[in-house]
Amino acid sequence: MADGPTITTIAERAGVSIASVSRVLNGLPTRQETVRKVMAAADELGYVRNAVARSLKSRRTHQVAFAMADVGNPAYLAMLRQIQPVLKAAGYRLVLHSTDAVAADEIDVLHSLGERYVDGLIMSPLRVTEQHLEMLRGARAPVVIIGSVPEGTPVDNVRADSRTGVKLAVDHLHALGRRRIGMVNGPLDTVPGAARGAAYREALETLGLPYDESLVEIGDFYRAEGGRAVAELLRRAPEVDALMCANDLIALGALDVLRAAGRRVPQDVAVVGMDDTDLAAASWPSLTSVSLGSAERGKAAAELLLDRLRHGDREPRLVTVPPRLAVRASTTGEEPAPYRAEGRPRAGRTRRSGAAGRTRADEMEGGRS
Amino acid sequence: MADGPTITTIAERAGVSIASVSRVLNGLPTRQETVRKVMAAADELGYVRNAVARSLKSRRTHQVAFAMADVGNPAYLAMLRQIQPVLKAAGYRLVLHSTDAVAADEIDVLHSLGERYVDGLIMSPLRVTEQHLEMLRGARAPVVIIGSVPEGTPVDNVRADSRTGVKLAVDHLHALGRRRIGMVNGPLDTVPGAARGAAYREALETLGLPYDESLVEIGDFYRAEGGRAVAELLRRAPEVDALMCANDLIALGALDVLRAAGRRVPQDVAVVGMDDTDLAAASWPSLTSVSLGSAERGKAAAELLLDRLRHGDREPRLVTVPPRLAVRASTTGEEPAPYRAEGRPRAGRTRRSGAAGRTRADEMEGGRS
DNA sequence: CACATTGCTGTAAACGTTTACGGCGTTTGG
DNA sequence: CCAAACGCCGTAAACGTTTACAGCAATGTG
Repeated sequence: MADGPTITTIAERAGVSIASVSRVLNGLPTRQETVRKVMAAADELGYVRNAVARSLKSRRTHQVAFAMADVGNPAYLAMLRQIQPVLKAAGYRLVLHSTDAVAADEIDVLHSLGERYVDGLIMSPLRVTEQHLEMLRGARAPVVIIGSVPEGTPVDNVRADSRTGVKLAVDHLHALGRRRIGMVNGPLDTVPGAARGAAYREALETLGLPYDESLVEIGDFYRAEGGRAVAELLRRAPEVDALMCANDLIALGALDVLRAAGRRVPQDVAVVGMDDTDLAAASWPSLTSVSLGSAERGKAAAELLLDRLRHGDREPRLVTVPPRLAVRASTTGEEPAPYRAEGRPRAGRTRRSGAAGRTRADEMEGGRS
Repeated sequence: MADGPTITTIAERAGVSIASVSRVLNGLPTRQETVRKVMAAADELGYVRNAVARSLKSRRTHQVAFAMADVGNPAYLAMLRQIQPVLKAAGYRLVLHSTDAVAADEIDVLHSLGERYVDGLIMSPLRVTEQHLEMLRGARAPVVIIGSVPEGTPVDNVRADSRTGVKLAVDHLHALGRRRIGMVNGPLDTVPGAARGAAYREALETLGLPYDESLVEIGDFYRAEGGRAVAELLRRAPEVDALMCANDLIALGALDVLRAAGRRVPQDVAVVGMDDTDLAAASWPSLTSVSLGSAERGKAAAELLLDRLRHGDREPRLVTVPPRLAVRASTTGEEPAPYRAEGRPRAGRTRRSGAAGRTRADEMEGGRS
C-alpha cells in the first residue's frame, strides 16, 4: 500500500509542471507532445486522481447521502433500489445512513451536512419535529424530504398520498361486500401511522360506514407486533371480516395469526397490506397491497436532488406520487397468473382435499405424481 | 447556503490563531481562557468541521465502501443490515456501490480505491476473475472479500460453506424419504452457482444416490427465471419429489409453478431454498432454507475491516461461517408455531376442505365467523 | 539574578488538487 | 523589421485542516 503517485510525481517523471499535468488530466487545451508525455507517465505510474483533494478544491464531493429510517424495511429498500442507479448514472456516490427510526439520529445527519462530505441529502424521516424543521431551514446542503413537510420549508419534497391509498383499499373491500373492516396500525405519533389512521376513518365516513373503535388496534410496523395486535383485535371483535393493515409486515403478521386461528383468507377475513413490497407477492395467499409508490418516490427524490444540484437556486418543488392498489389473493382469492406453465398446461388440476395439516416429518412419503 | 464558518472565521472572532482553534477543537492542552473564547465563537457561528479538508490532511476519510452485486438481493441486504451498525458504531460512514452483477463494475470499484475516498472496502463479487485478483493484489486500500478467494491473495476473506449447506439440505430431504431430488441452479459461471452445483452432486454421491442430469436445471437467481426452470424440469422429469433450489427466489418461483401445476408442497414435491431470507418465512408454505449466514458474514466482514484499519500490517485472515438449515413447512408440512394466539387458543382448528380455488372477485361474500 | 524549564501560542508548511496570472517564444500583420 | 497577437507553460495561491517548530512570558532552580 505504498503511497500512490500524485500529480507531482507525474510532473517530475514527464518533465513538466503540475499545472500542465492537471490541464492534461482535465482535457484543457495543451500541446500534443505534452499530452503524450503526461499520459505516458500517468499510465506507467498507475495514477488515479485523489478525490479528496479534488473535492476540497472544487467544493464538490460528488457524494449524496440517503438517510433511511430502517435498513430492514422493504419500503425504504425499494427507494434505495431506485436512488442508487440514478445517482450512479449522474456520477454521484451514495452514502447510506440508517437512523434506526430515532429522531436524534436524524438530527445528527442533518447537522453533519455541515461537514460537507456530501453535496446533498435525501431523507425519509419517521416524524418531522419542530427541531427537524429548524435544521432544514438552516441546512448547509440541499435536502429532499420523502414524506411530508409544511409548506414554506425550503426543501424539495416527495410525498405519497396515503389518504387516497387507504381509500382505494377500503373501497375495494367495501365493493367485495365487507362491512366490518378493521384497521391494524403502527404508532400514531409517526407520520405514516397518523396519516393512515386518519385516512381509514375518512374512507369509512365517505362510504357511510360507522367508525368503530373496537375495530382499530395499534401495534407497531413489524410482523410480530402486527400479529399480536391482530390477535387482540380478533378477541375483541370476532365479527371482523376485513383487515386494513398499515404496512405489509403487519399484514403478514395478520396472515400468521388468522391461519393459526383457523380463519380463512379471504373467505372469512380479507387482508390488505400497504407498501406493496416484495413480501406481498411472496406470501400465500399473496397479499393485496396498496402501493404508495416507494420506488417512484425514491426515483423522484433522486432526480429532484440532482436537478437542485445543477440549478442551485430553484424554487422548492413538491412531487406527489399517486397510490395504486395491487390486487391479489388475500382479498379476491384469485392468485395472479403464474408463469406460463411451459409445456405442461394440463387442464384439470389435481387438487386433493386434505392439502394441509400433516405434521410429523417422518410421516412424509413423497407421493410421486 | 452562505459559505459556512471555517477555523479562520473562528480564529478572527476569538482573537486567536487558527492553530489554537484547531487545538481546542481537538482537545489538545490549551489555556482555559482560550478554550472558552474558541468554544464561544464556534458556538455562535455554528461551526462544523469540514470533513474533506480533515481527510486530506489526515489521510483518513472515515468512510468504508460496500460493493454489493445487486441491491435487490435479500442476501446482500442481510449483510448490509449488519455492516451498517458495526461501521456506524466505529465512526465510519458507509458508501454503497451496486455493481449490478457485472464484473467490469466490480473492477471499477476496485480501481476507484485509488481515489482514496474510502479507507477500505467490503466486496461480494459474483465471480472472481484473474483480473479481480490482479486488482486485489495492487489494491490501494484494505479489502475484505465476502466469497472465496485463492489462498495467498492479500485480502481478508469471509466465506460461506455452501458445500456443507447443500449437504444439510439434501440429507434432510433424503431423511424425509425423498429419492428423486432435483436441483434448480443459477448460472454455473458464477461463484455461488458453481459451488452449489458441485455440492449437490457431491451430497448425492455421499448418500449413494445417482446423479441424474435430467433432474438438474439451470436458470438464473431470480424468481421468474427460477419458475421457468422448474416448469422445464417438471416437464422433463415429472417424477421429481424434491427440489433443491440455489436460492430463495428460485424456490419462490418453484412454489409458484408447483402450485399452478397442482403439485402439493411438500406432499408431492418438497422444496428447499438457500440464503434463508425474509422471503422464506413470508412465503406459504413457509420455505425450508439453508442459511449461509449472510448476516453473520456481513458482520464478520465489517469487523475484519475495522480491525485491519487499526492494525494495518496483520496477516490476511480467513473466516468461514457455518451454514444452518432452517426447517419449515415446504419440506415437513409443519408451519412453525405462530405467535401465541393470545386469548384465543381455541384448540380444534376449523380447517375446511375447499380452502382455495374460488376465483371471481364478485363471488366473494365474507362468511362471518 | 542568570538561566533552564514549562506552558501556551502563533507562523508556516503540508496534504493533492485546480486555476488565475504572467512570461516567453513563435507567428502574423503592417 | 517591429509590434501585436497568440499558444503554451510554469509559478503561486487557494481550498480548510493538522501539526512541527520556534518564540515568548511566566515560573522554577542554582
